[in-house]
Amino acid sequence: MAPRVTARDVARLAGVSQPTVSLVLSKNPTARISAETRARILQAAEELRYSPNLVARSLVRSRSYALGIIVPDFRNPFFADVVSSAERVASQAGYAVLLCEAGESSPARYLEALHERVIDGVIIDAVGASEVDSELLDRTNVVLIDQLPGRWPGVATDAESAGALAAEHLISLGHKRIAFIGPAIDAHAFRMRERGFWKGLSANGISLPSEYLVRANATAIDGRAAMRSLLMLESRPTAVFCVNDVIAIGALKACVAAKVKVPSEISIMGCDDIELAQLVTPELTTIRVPAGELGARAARLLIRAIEGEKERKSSRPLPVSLVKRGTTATAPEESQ
Amino acid sequence: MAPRVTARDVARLAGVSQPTVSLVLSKNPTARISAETRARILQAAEELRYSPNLVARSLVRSRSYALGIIVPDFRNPFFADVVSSAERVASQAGYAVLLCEAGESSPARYLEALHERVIDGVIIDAVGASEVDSELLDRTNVVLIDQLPGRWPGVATDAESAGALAAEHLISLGHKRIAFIGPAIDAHAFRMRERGFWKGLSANGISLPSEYLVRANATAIDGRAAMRSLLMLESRPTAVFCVNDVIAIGALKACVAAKVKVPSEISIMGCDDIELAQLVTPELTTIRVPAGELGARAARLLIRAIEGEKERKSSRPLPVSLVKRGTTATAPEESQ
DNA sequence: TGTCCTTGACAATACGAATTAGCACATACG
DNA sequence: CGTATGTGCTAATTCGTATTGTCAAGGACA
Repeated sequence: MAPRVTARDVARLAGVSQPTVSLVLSKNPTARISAETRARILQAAEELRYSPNLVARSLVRSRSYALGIIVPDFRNPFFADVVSSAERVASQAGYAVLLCEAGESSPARYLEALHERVIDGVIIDAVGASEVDSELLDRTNVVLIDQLPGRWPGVATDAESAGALAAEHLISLGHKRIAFIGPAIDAHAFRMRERGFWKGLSANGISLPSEYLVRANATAIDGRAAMRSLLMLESRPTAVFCVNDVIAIGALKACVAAKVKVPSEISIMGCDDIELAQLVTPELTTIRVPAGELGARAARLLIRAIEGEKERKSSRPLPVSLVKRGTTATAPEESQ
Repeated sequence: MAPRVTARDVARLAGVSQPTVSLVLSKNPTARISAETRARILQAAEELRYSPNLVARSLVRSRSYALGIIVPDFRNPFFADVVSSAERVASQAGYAVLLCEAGESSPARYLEALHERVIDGVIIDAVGASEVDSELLDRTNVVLIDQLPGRWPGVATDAESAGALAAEHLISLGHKRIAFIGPAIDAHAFRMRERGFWKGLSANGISLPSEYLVRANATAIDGRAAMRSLLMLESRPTAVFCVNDVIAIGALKACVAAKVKVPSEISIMGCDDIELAQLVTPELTTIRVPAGELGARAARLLIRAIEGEKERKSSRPLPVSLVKRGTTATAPEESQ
């Protein structure tokens, strides 16, 4: 591998000192450099194809121009969307993005690793982010996604409304026997969706008997298993709300396999509106949650905080909306 | 933000010099340090919660313990899988992963940025990686995924066989009028799939008339549009092979919308075997391509190269296999 | 007692850029 | 002619760690 071209090499070629090169190329506005010298340096840099060593710059400035992003599972389309949007914003602003996939374990390990790398900030959309030792969070810029509101700025979706909208939609279709496939893990947004759903039901005098509450991990496989157990109940629900789309699609799959007609025999709703929701048959009725927007906002908020703009508060939760498609319909006639 | 704890702070507390701390904590095996001093330093480090500044270490070692990974689009489940597996391998080996989404444009821009960061190596699974100015590739460790074989080590899938398997499967079911929804972009793996498919057809005396060759971008939306145009032909194909699953799922969607029965009226095949392939109805018949394995191998190969093991050659292509599911069936009786 | 090892630590320096203070030189002014 | 005022650049230093060479102390040995 060819040895790196350094600012000193450029200086030598241009017949100036290294600091002068640095002054010209790092665009320090207070620098007083003659047009002629500047031109000579720029040409030398061009000629040698010089590019600055960001590691050296990071060391002296204590900044890495890099962000971390911690998500539970990158293969979940929702998070892929968050990350993708965040990456776009970050990279346009000149920041690199370090990807961390925490699974369902605590992001603490990754926070430690990111700190060693003198990261400028970190976006955390991972289970249990708000339970992390606050020392870890206080020593860098942090933006939390969909976490319990706390001392740190965050962006969130209106998860409680998401649950409420789902409940209202199913109720408005005349359903009474409504089940919920909820989260197996203790993620804040999931908890809020659950709460909103529960409130929506009880506001309309509908209860959620314990056999109608099933928990599943956020995968299609687990969603399918959960739905199977619901289908085996003596008194089947006529509608099911799943805490996210991936689970809902698994649930839909279970119904298809069991030859239970969706939506005529049973209505299914998800939450997220991942792209896939439109690709299954029938298309999934769901609550749209703007994942991309979430990632982009988090990145913008973080970058503003890094670049010194007075610590901006978390903005209000992003609105969610009902997307009515083909998996919900009016409750079957009477199916005692 | 609290000031960083440095090795010097640890040294002060332990009553030794900074280099001694460095010798102990960076585990240089040639160092001769008394057990007692070592213990004192370790305790001081613990007490101050010291963690080394990797930026400083990178500067002196000219290594960042970080890898880049460049993919076209990580919202595509195939690439999400590649990235996720690569990240797991890298992070277990102590490397951070810088994520780069290049779209369909050249990875050159990202290569430049990664070089400035003194990256240890980069995995490239992006369109046109092998056309990049070789200077850019030569100045760091590179592993290419699914690219034209060349001067750089790479990992690949047996894309030509993938196409051939698809052709054989459809032919074995008695199909004669077989269409292909091919790639709109010039990615090497896609080209090989196309070639294999074409060879498979012609080996069996079947030709691919130009109206049966449609091109689409690698999204479901475009796949749907492509299939719509096929459905409007006077002489419809009885089977369609799509260059990847995402397109195939869009194509399936188009058939469902047009009330064309799959697989009885038309068979559809994809390629990749993304998780989603099992979640659509009917389940997608496809060619399984081990995306996760691809990412993991690339990461391992790269890390070995970085850590000095004699430059290992690219391994042979990963095998692919037919996964028969519900979207293919014997050709309809005779549908002149 | 003096020489030779060995052990254990440290001083000095490098890595590549950024930054601060200050030095020459030129120009302007009284 | 001597003093102020800029201008344009450089010398010196810093960031935090790694690494090389060196040096002092202590023991072994003749």
